[in-house]
Amino acid sequence: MATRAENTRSRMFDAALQLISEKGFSGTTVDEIVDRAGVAKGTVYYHFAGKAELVEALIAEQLAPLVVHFRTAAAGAYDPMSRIDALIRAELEWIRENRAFAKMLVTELWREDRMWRETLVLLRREIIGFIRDAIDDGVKNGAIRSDIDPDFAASALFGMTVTAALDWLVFDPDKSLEFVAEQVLRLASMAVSA
Amino acid sequence: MATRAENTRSRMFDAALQLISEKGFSGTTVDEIVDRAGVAKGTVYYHFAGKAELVEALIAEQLAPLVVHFRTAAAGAYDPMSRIDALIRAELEWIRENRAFAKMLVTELWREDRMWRETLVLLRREIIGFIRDAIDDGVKNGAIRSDIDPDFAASALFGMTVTAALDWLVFDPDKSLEFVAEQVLRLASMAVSA
Amino acid sequence: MATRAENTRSRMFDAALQLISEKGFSGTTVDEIVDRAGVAKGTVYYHFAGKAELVEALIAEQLAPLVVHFRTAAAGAYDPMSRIDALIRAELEWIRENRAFAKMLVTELWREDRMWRETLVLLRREIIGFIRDAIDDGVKNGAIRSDIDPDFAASALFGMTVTAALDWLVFDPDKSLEFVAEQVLRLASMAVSA
Amino acid sequence: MATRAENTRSRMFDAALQLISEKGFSGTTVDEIVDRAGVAKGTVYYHFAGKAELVEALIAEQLAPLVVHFRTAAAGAYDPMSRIDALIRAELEWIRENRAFAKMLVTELWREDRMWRETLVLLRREIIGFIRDAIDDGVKNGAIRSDIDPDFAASALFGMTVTAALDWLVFDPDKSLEFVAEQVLRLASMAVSA
DNA sequence: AATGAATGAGACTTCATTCAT
DNA sequence: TATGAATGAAGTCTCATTCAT
Repeated sequence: MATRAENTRSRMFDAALQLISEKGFSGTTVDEIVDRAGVAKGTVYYHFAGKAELVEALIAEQLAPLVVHFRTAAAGAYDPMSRIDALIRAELEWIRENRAFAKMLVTELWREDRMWRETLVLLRREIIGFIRDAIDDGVKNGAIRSDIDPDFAASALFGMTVTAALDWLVFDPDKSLEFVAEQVLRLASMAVSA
Repeated sequence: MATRAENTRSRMFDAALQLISEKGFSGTTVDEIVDRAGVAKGTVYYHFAGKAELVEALIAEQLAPLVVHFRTAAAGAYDPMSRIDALIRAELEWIRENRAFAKMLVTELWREDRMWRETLVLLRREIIGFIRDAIDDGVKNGAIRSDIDPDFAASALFGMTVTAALDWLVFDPDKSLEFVAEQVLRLASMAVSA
Repeated sequence: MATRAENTRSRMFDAALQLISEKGFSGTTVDEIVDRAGVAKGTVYYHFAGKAELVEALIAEQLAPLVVHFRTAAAGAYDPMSRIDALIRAELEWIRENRAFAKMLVTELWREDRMWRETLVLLRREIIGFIRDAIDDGVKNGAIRSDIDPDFAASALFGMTVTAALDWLVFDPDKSLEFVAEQVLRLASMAVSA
Repeated sequence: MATRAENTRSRMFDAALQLISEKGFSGTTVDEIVDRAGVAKGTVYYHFAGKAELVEALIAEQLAPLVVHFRTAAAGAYDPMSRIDALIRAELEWIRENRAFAKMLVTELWREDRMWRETLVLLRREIIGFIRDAIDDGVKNGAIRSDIDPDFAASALFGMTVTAALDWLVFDPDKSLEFVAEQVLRLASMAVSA
């Protein structure tokens, strides 16, 4: 049951996420957020200590399900290659469903002066960790070539997928997920397979 | 001969680039720029219409040599696979030498409300075009598999290289360019070769 | 009931009017306005889009009663000559009571680059229209000579009254309204009577 | 023979006069003046101590001929009524030929914080003095009614003429000087004649 | 005699935050 | 639980003036 307060919070989250993905954190004003959310200005400060804390809470709330999403994907496939396949597919799906959030992560990840920077870096490490584990396993059982650095390769595959997905959504949104997934997976599997 | 005005301009460019790569465009104030450049506040407005136009000019001036850099790399190798190799190496080198500018490009490319957005998108398209041409040639002479979309693959390889390079510079700056280049090229060439 | 916001608005209006009548629009700073109004700087921008819009609203709000004032004066006298008399008297009274506003109107009316210029021109036309109508009626019933252009004469009488009134208030404020009115009316009535 | 320096000065005078008549003294920038005059910014400060002094010199240079113009008109007619006639005609002619300057005088005359205010007030007094002297003479010889205050009447006639002339030039520039002069003179002479 | 790059005080405006209701 | 008027520090930008050439 969504209480009145929960509804208000989520309206502010939606508005902030949308705006920040378009104009960045500094480029988005509290006035714009409350306008779009349809609440009064004071309401932000009733619920949060400030603008930064609103975004912090927003990130925290969206991140928990993201990690679960990846964990589930990784758990669903035992074979290393199909696990990589599943993880990349999970990444693409999540980006498609959380386009604004994904854009925000990309533009805010490199900023060194944000209070949530640590959180984002840890998140990235955790997700890349899933891929690296799969690569490790693949190297062990001979499915994956051993002349690549697993950590490096995991981060590169993750980055390739993120940029391909954003390119897709921003510049070529008519392509299907199937096409994009197929292309990315083809490149990724060939890149690492023994 | 560097005139006084040209010298002043370039001092402001350097300061702005450095600061914006650290704190973003909105997060950087004109006061900070002029402090670091060692000029008076009015000087920015004597040379440019405003803060945004300063950055616009900065981007326009830095971009010309970048395209030349890629064109040269592409022209130096006839064989498709070595051309891809040369282009990725050129990308890595350029990012290493222009780290601040590269960070700025990544964080500003996805921003929809910037006057220089168009310029950046065109630049990206031009650079990816070099890679795509090489892939096209490779497909024709059989060196590259024909079941990938050349445009998509070019964009994915470019993105993989950018994120790998930034990861390297931000999280692991002690690695050598040689190691990084070798790893990226290994992944890239396997990803596309027939 | 005067709400808090209305009270704040009118404090800013009073301060702006006083200052602008002394130093002109460009010569008056927002800092001076808020100082005299006893509000914070941001308050101007909470209520208005900017300094110019504050003045625009001020003019719009003060102008409505002015037109009513003239309309009432015109309606109070049926005979054309006494209607002209009443209108000129109304003009003098209003200028005496709204000296600051009158000075502002005179110095801003001829300015071609103000957003409220149109408004002022329309106002002037409306007020002169009252006088012209009285002259028209006087010409018809023979009380006023027919060899003058009614529109021209109305504008001339209006202008004569304004300058005489400002001369009075600025250079000779000790004279009584009665003396000034008597002198102006004597000149005006002789100027037009048959 | 106009020296180079004199030519430069007059170019700056023309530009300043034009701009100030449109936008006022504070509303006109030195940049705009030098742009329109086609000289470099420093040139203003080579010739004058500052922006205000430029205008001061401009006023001083234009005012000498103006007083001569009125003196000549007054001297050309011995009869009081025709002297008033000649003075008003002189006023209209001068305004027509020096429209920008006239507008500037009107908008700057009431400003209490200008260094040239004193000069303008004295000028106004001098010109009105010519008219008042004529009225005095007319009262003495019985041509002009004695129940009006000569000073007041002179100032009122002067003001009527200025506003009628500006109305003419700004709102109805197609009318001929002849028509305007005829109308104004008709009103003025009737207003004061015995 | 003239130039134009550079200055810096001060203008207008923005915006995260506070607080009485 | 929510509001919105008010705040003021900090931002962007303007502009008269200076000065080396």
